[in-house]
Amino acid sequence: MVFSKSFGYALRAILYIALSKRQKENIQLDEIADQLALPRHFLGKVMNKLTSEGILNSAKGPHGGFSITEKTLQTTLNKIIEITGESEQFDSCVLRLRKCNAANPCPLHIQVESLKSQWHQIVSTTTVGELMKKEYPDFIRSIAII
Amino acid sequence: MVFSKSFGYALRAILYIALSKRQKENIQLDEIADQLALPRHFLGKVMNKLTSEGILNSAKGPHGGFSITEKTLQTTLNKIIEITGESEQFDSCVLRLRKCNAANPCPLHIQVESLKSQWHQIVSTTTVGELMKKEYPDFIRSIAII
DNA sequence: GAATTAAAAGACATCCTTGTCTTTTAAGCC
DNA sequence: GGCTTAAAAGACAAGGATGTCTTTTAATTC
Repeated sequence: MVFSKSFGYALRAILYIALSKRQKENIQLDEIADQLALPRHFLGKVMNKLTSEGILNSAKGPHGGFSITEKTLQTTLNKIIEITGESEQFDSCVLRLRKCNAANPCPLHIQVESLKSQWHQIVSTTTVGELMKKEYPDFIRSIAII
Repeated sequence: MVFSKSFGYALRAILYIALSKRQKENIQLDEIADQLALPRHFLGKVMNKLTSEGILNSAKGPHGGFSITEKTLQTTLNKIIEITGESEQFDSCVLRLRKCNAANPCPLHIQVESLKSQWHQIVSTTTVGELMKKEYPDFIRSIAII
């Protein structure tokens, strides 16, 4: 029950940019990597995927950087999971048995059934915008401190 | 929310041996790997760990193989998780932020709080013995069919 | 004790995630 | 137009989980 590093980087970077919007439009990769203590180049690739999916905008040149789009706040966790490349099959068995289902349950099927649907519910309904509904100073600290 | 392959192999192998106890005492690696369609040598290493932890017995030579111990049925999923080497920090943050806690929550802390405790409850209380309380023919199929 | 059998152990090989470095592209600034 | 800046892109490296193969060890059987 832990997200991939790529997912964590993506979500935290998105939140950082969204929160910084008040001060300035474009946030540069260096600042994000620096403030969130993330590997710069690796983060760059994650950011590329996010921009190509329209979750973020990017601008080159002086005063360039990344900014939020009209889609950013409506983005669900599930969308970010897809983009950061975890196939994360929700229909899949915890034991990775492809033939596992309610009619042909694996030994753990019943035990985790409810949990999986709750998980699915959370990631498919929670949006970036919702996550931001907090008091600000603490919030930005919460994504910056490892 | 998917276990590692090692964990799945371990659990299925343990169940296979426990279920086969009726016919014979020792079950050989080849039979397990064959019946459950698992990579033989890789499974061997997983089995080594299980025997060295006392979850299973092993016997060399003709008619050797693996058998259950007095501990087998009382083994919890959590124990198998530990043995198969997932650090799987339950106290850890889904975003991998070490400083995340109730007083200093990450953006997803509240959303996943209940889920994590349910998960912890399941893996720390569910035992191999409990998983076996099913009708037999279907059960053995459920761990054998990928 | 010799042959056989099966687990144990160790050396590699593969794949995917994660991470670093360098080059390229394009935008703004003078 | 030339310089600077910053993202984009690509090659490459490190690491862990997974998988294969071969050799070693030890027990049973005769």
